[in-house]
Amino acid sequence: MKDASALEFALLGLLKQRPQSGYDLRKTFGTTAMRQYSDSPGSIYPALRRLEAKGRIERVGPDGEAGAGQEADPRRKQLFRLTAAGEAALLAWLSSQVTREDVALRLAETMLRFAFMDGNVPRATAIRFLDEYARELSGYVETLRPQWEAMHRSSPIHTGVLAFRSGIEGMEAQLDWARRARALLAEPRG
Amino acid sequence: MKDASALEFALLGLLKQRPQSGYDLRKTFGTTAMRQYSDSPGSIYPALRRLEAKGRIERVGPDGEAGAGQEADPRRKQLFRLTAAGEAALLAWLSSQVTREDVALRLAETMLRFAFMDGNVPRATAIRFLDEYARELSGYVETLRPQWEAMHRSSPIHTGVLAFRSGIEGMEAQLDWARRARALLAEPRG
DNA sequence: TCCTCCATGTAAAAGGTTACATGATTTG
DNA sequence: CAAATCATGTAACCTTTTACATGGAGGA
Repeated sequence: MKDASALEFALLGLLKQRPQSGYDLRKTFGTTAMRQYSDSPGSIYPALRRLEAKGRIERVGPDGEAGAGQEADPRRKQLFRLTAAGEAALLAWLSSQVTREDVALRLAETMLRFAFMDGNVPRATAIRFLDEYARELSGYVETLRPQWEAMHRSSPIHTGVLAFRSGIEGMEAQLDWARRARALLAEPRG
Repeated sequence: MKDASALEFALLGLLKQRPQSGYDLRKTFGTTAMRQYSDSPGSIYPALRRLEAKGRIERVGPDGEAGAGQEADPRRKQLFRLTAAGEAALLAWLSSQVTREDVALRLAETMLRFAFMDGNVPRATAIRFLDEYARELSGYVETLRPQWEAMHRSSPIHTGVLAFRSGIEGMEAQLDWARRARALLAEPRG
């Protein structure tokens, strides 16, 4: 059983940057490149409550303090921030290995993990991520290539073969990116 | 409300190629490049029943005929095939326009649609797909590029910027692929 | 005989989508 | 003042995931 859904990790990553309300988070999902996550209240508010129940985030009053005795009027901006356990969960996620499954069917989520590394894990971890990412992508592409060649021999320009090719080229582009990104990160004066 | 889930369309596409059992379909999902779809019985058998309830597929006896009066022993290979309504639904899906959402958050599913076109829609439809695919990708990338430039100016080699770049480069690779694929399909002696 | 694979299913739980509901505040 | 936006939530529904269950067939 999974530790948390992709959405929950995305919320942890955003809340690590700064305490925010559910509404702020929804706006981020709706207006930025994180469109992959729904900005519907029916997904975000329940996810926040799950994270709260797991002890990974906590509510802070609108004015920035979690003081007792100040039950601010409901329906006014309710901020959340990470707890220590939440930070630990985020770090564990950021530091986890890149698997074949990650590159084969969760590329966007895996990239989000990389995006959240800044300021949260040492640069060496980001470099290791890129190495693993390239290794898994490369291994996966090598399993696909012979399949593509067999298809291509039997019917070179049919849409099935072309679609297959598109997937392979997408991964090659990622491989290329990963190598350049690694070089940038490894630069002494990065 | 959607017409059918992505899994249901994938099943229609596979069953169009030839009548198959649930088990056959599971093997396809588990062993080929269609790994994006789960091969768990808990997803496929219910999906088949949903399609049957919608009148898009029907059962045929193990020996190939749907004759009445031959209640073959249960627990023996049960084949499904498309009905006329099922073919119509598949064709409608294959012929539908490529939207911004399709390229922004459902690339794999959109490619699958293209892959299933062979033998089911005229070549002109596949070419139109590629034109729309390129148009939407290109439009989407143009909205992302200024965001990337702003990020890049403030912190050129941090992981967030690099991850953003990876998404852009992935789409550029798809654009490139789409143009080459279109040229191949449009060739007189394709 | 035992184990693996074939083949089909069900049950429970989790998660996300869509739609609805409510009220405050800001903007025109 | 009206409308849009801020802000939080609930309810119903659908799909998927995970786990369990069953029994036949074929090979070691």
